[in-house]
Amino acid sequence: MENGGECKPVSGDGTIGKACDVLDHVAAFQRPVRFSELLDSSAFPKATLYRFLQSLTNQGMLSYDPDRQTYAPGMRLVRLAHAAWTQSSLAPIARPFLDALSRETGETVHLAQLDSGQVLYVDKRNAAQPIEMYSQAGKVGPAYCTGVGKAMMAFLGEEALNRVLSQQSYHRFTDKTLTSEQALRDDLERIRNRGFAVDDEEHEPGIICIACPVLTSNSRMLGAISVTGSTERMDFKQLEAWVPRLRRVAEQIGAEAQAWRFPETDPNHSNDRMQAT
Amino acid sequence: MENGGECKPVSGDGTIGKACDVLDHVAAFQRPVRFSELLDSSAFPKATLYRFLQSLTNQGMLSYDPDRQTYAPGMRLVRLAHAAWTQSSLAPIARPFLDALSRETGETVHLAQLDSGQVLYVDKRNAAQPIEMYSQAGKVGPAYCTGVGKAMMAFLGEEALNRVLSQQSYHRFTDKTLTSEQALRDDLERIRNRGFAVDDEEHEPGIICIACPVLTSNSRMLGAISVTGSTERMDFKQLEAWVPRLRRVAEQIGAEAQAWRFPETDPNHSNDRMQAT
DNA sequence: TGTGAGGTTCCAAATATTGAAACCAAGTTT
DNA sequence: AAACTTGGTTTCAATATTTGGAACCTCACA
Repeated sequence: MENGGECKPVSGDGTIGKACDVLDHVAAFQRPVRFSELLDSSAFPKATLYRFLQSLTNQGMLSYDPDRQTYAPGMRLVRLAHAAWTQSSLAPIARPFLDALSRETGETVHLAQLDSGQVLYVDKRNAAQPIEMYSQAGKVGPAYCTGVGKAMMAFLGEEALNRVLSQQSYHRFTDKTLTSEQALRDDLERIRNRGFAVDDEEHEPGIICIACPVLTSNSRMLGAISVTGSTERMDFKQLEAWVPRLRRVAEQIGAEAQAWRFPETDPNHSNDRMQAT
Repeated sequence: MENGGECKPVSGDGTIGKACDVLDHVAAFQRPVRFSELLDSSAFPKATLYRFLQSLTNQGMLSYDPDRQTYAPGMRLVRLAHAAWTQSSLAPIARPFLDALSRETGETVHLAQLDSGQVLYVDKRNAAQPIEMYSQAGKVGPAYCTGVGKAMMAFLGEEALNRVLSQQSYHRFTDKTLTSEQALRDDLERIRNRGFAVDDEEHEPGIICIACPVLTSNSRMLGAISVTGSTERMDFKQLEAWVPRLRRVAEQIGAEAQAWRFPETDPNHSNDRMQAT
């Protein structure tokens, strides 16, 4: 893990895009940062960056520590994220299924979604200890070398896939990591055929995993779930025994999500009232 | 719980402030919303709102469901919130203390911070069941009628307090709710003297709680912790027996936070490298 | 085919953003 | 103590963006 700095020149979307860039930029340092540190790794000129930080701080999107003169992501984000997690993540729907899967397998279970080319873990069950909060949910990881990442990419539409592929870094984590777009594309093809992905120590040595995509009935990719094991305690044969179960759970979650998100299978029946009014 | 709409005319901070307003506005509906629903409750004209939604969606701050044509808070917020929670909340520091407190008391324990006049719960221990994830952290509540809220307000500086007081709604939740600024100010005075706050069924009938502020040594208010009980199982006498313990934990958290946030008690000793570089 | 509601796009006027440079405050060096 | 740094904040005119009324789609429905 190197420096958190580095500015993403990509933005667009005018002021809003730039503001989001700044937000990411601050978050990328995994600690409170000084203005000058941000400036060094930013594309924005001094005054501009300064004003962005001001505005974002005013808005509570960043928090400023006057004693240390540092900026960090602000608490307003936590509040907003709560809404995001509740409303537009699969977590609330998937929760009972993850519980069951975790109980049955006794292994670590992940639920992930795709966010700007990265895997975003939205929920997790850890074999031994109870849930760790945000320390897990909200965490991001690479897509090209994780089970959930590949499972999701494999079921992306053409243009979305290209976009995501272009966002991968292909850093070699282990000697099994796929480090070229072509190698990855080949694997995605296999995954598409088999219906599930494997991570054979591609991200961390000793860590293997199987993953299935969560799809709607019209094949829109919503996320993925995975069961992870360590090579010390098990081999792929044992892990793959869970594939049918995993797949079924993924389908159930997909169906639930579908039902929840599109209650109007029947074109009559207005469903504009859910809990409001 | 009424309609989630209602536009906050307050914003400032130019485009960034407006964008944040839109974000809040979407989050306020506690469900995915249609464009027109937002428009109805928004101060922005059609075209303007439309472009904000577009940009925010592009940026992943909102997510758009093309099938239902609805907007909801986006996953990028979850990623950013993870950073916020890790870096600028008290939760990572307070965790072991909350664990201990929860174990000892056997009651529900909260850790909260203040966010734009509201109580934001950043962590929680529930007596019986294990931690519920975002469903708790990130949740907000009123400040004027909760233990943690009052404990925090009581130790705010003059101007900050005025700002926060002006943001309270003074809705009467129970017949014990303090519903005027003056009544609240009086209570805050008492709290300041005693060093802890009580919530005597002011928010929910049957729910009582004690709360202590978390302060730095130079009296900057960082947050508050509380122990909650129900009148069915205990009375105030029993609950208040925990005050000394609660206060000590609050002090410990404050001290830890202090140490963590201001490692340079000694003016020499540059600590600019923590993990970066 | 007509009508209306919900969304999307145009375009000139109004406004906010921009960033070089000046400025200020502290701390360092000579 | 004066002259330099370094880090942060403010100014101000040029410029790019945002703005929002209105026109325009598109699709469901009468």
